[in-house]
Amino acid sequence: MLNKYSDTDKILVAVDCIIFGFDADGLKILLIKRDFEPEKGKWSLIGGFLKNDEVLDTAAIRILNTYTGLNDIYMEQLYAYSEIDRDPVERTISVSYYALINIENHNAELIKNYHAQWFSMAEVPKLIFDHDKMLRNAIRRLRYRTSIKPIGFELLPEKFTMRQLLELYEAILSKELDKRNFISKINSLDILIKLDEKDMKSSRKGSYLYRFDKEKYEEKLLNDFVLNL
Amino acid sequence: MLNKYSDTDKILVAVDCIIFGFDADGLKILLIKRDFEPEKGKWSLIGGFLKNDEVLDTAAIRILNTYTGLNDIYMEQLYAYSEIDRDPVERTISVSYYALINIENHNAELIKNYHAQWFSMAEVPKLIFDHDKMLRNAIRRLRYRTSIKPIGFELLPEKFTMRQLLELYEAILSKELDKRNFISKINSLDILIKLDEKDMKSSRKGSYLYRFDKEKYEEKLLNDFVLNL
DNA sequence: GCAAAAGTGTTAGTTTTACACCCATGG
DNA sequence: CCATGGGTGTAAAACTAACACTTTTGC
Repeated sequence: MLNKYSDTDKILVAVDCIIFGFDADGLKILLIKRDFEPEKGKWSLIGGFLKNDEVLDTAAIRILNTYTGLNDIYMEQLYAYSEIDRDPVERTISVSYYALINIENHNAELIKNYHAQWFSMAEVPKLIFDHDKMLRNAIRRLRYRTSIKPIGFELLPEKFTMRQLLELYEAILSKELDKRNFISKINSLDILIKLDEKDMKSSRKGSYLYRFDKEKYEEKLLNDFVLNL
Repeated sequence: MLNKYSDTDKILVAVDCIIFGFDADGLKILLIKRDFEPEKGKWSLIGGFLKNDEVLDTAAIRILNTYTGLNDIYMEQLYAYSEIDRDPVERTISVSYYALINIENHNAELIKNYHAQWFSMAEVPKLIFDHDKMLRNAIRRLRYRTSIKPIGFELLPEKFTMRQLLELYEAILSKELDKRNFISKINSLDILIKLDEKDMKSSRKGSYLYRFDKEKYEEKLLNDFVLNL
């Protein structure tokens, strides 16, 4: 082993996850009620500390898994926050990640054990530390990502209707989209498979279910494309 | 002061800067010859360690200033790299920043003292650690940023010709652009002021110099816009 | 007078947007 | 039979991409 760097400060490194989910009520995020001081009882993003023998991506996955039981989730690193007093206990820098999950798939019990709860975007409470800022930036990134990768699908169940997909995009972008234009754009991407099955819950007529074509989807992920909604 | 977090690992945090410059020979980056082990004598991004009482942005500015004498530079945080063995001396995570500077403005002596050197993009040597990856990602981000903010101007002298601007964009995007289409797009942004002055160095006829209109430029920075080149 | 870079518009093709009616079904 | 959401196409407008000739002036 080579000589260590001397005269350099070591710092606590945290990871905070902005976990987006989607269901019939729209876009949500998963928050946790902090059960230790300071700020005990306040709402917080789901986070933890980076271990010395751990890569950031792995830490983010570990933390997400601890609170939701989920693996194999779309996650992306966002930004490192480093204000001196952002955590009043001790100088800590925090790297934010966001994850997209299908609410129906998560382990509801795990979430309950940890006093975690889904909040609609409109009802998000004030968060501890600089977590509000982290969330705002995550939404911005999610909007941007949505326009260049069809990641929105990560938030939907395997089979979904066009209406669900439309509403997901409307929720992410928080603007109304034209139904016909949306459908023809999505179809032009050629990443959906229309099933022979209908969802009869939403209307008397029933609406076709789709799933996405993983192979074609992967291709699109490679070749930067732009989905202009 | 509240109780410290116990049982958590503290880690060295570094900042590495990808410093882009532009001159008549095209787009360049500033590298430094490492004068300590390991990898002594190899080329490296300009970097340093984050201090305990310092914010990442400030550290990036400090490091840039140390090696170039420059202040007041466009910088943007990019990504946190955290592979366990990325630095063989000691476990270190590094947050990358990129900066855009006008080569003519920098303090050439400072750069020489530190054995720093500008490299054309085509001639960048192999870099230490994971700095190659950092550079690749920075170029990608620069391309993207260029398309949504007119940051390219940061790389030019205060007064510049349309040709210089065109060549800058060509260098960043590494593709040829149509002169007429480019000029009309830039003009449609309405952020340039055409001066009464001509640059006579480039041709017998001389070409008009422009500077950009700071106020209108700031507006554009606020309202997300897209420059499709 | 000629070489070298500057400057300037038009057209065809493509993409985006706006917009409204009929369909199928369960109750 | 009717209320509800599902499904479908077209036309105008905006934008993008391709393309070539004239101007100026120092040598």
